[in-house]
Amino acid sequence: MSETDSENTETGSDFIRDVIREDLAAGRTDGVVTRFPPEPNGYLHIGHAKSICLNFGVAADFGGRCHLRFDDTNPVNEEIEYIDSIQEDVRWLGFDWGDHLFYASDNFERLYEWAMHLIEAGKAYVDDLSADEIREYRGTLTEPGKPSPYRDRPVEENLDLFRRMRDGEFEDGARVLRAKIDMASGNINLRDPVIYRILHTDHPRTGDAWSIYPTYDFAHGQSDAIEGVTHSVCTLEFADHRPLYDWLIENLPANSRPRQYEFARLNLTYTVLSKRRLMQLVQEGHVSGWDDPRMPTLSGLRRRGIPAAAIREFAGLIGVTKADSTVDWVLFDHCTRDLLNTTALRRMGVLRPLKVVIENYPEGESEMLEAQNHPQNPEMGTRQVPFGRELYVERDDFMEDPPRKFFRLSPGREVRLRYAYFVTCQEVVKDESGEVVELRCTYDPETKGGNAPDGRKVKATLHWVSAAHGLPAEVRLYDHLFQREDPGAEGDFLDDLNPNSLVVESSVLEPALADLEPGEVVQFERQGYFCVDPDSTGDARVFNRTVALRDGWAKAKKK
RNA sequence: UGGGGAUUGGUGUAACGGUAACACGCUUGACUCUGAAUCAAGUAUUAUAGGUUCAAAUCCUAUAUCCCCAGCCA
Repeated sequence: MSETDSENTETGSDFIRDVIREDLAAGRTDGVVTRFPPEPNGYLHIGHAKSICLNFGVAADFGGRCHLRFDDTNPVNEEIEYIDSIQEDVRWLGFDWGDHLFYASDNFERLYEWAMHLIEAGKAYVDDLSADEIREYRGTLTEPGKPSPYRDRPVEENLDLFRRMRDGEFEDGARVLRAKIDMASGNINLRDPVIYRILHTDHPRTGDAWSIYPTYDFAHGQSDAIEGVTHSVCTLEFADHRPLYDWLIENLPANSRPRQYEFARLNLTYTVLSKRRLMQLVQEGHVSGWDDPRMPTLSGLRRRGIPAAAIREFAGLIGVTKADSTVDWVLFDHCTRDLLNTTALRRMGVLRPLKVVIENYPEGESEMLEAQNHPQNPEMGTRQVPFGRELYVERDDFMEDPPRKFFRLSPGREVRLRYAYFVTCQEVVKDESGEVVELRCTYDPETKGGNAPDGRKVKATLHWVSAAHGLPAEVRLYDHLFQREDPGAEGDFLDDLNPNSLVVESSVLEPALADLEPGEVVQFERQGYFCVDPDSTGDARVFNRTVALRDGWAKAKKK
């Protein structure tokens, strides 16, 4: 864990923590046990991070523990790949479940016994209706349902059929086990919910041992109870399930009494956070994979260079409530910059190079100049940067016919090359199409290091890279994956994909970037934060832009 | 004419009958060898209508709007 963990980003107050404080004070519980319960059918995203930070954060705040439990009750969509990635992502985010790794599938035998218990108590029955028929009998939102003709099947017959369901005697969908509750309830979840279904599908963990699997409703709360979870925190859409959650716990021989609490899931502008949509982006090739740096997945954000601590800070800032809301992506950018600003070494990289020749600098010569690794933090040391007659500067740092507020290089103007010299643009070289291809400049040897002995000032300082020493690199500039802040609000969300979400530049970087470690994020001064992408091979370097620096000039330009 | 949840500046949150606050954003200025960072100032808020009260974002009543639920998904 990093030094930023001491920040109080997770120890705020929210209604969940209020409830826990009350429970503790009233003696309803003497400890706190939470859990993060993913289904292993996809990769974790930043919305999950909110839940992870909440559940692990709450446990830490109250001296309790948080379990990692896989709700692996539907083998149709679940895979080991997801089980592995989820553990990697939670660990990367900075949380430790210790010995408390569980699987709902570990409880299959007990769940089966509990189902038998319900049948024996006359509170569950085997239904032969088809899926379509069950839907018809269920009624609608405004009309009550009607009882299945099999609802009053004798206990012995139910027991026999349920055993035979387990034994694999029937085909998928032939029968289900239903809890017998209330077909007229206004809450549709109470209209005799299905709690077991026949699925002749191999399970990633139990293999072919089972041909029936419990539904979410008959596995989640039960696993909570078995694990001794005290506060089962989930998202708002499960609020309707709470009466069922409670009914099942009350009617089962559980030895603990967990309570469910619901909070609003995270929504973020300019992205999507639904597993279905993220899966579609991956499967249809709109992105390179689950870890595409444009994805809001934890693996994507990690590859992008976002520090885990920034995600934790973000989770702390957005709070926890029951009101649906959409957080502005700029808040997340702020957290990323806020963290990287203090931790990232400063380097120079020219994204879109424009050649500069210093006419009065001796040909074939070069020198090393000292540059600070972090101007605000001298303890981070210095480095040597080579300077020579031929350099590259940023194309955007030159304008032949500059507007009034443009401070950078233009014909006849003097600027500073960071940590180097003052240079003045003497001549502009263009190709036959009129495009600027080179600048002829002169430098003032007296300004070595970046200051003029006569005290004269310049209005701009540019970053640069020596042409003879610079490292060529592919730099990937990312923008929002979607060009609408609410993708899919009008029509297909895929229509809102941002065609410019990835722009690739052929850049040139200072030599100190040659052996940047994967995972380390540095600041390219005046540009943004960057990290090495795993696509790099040997001299074929690939960098990702994690996030750009705030750009006051870009704003001014728009006016 | 079903059930459940929600509504505070542009965005996210706080205030738990007693001065509507914090962060982000935005605007302006200072500083600057990063048009960054930092610093300073400014901007803007209780869905509506009634009621209770000395006092209401908070309590009551009604209304409006939004979200979730009719998987053998979770």
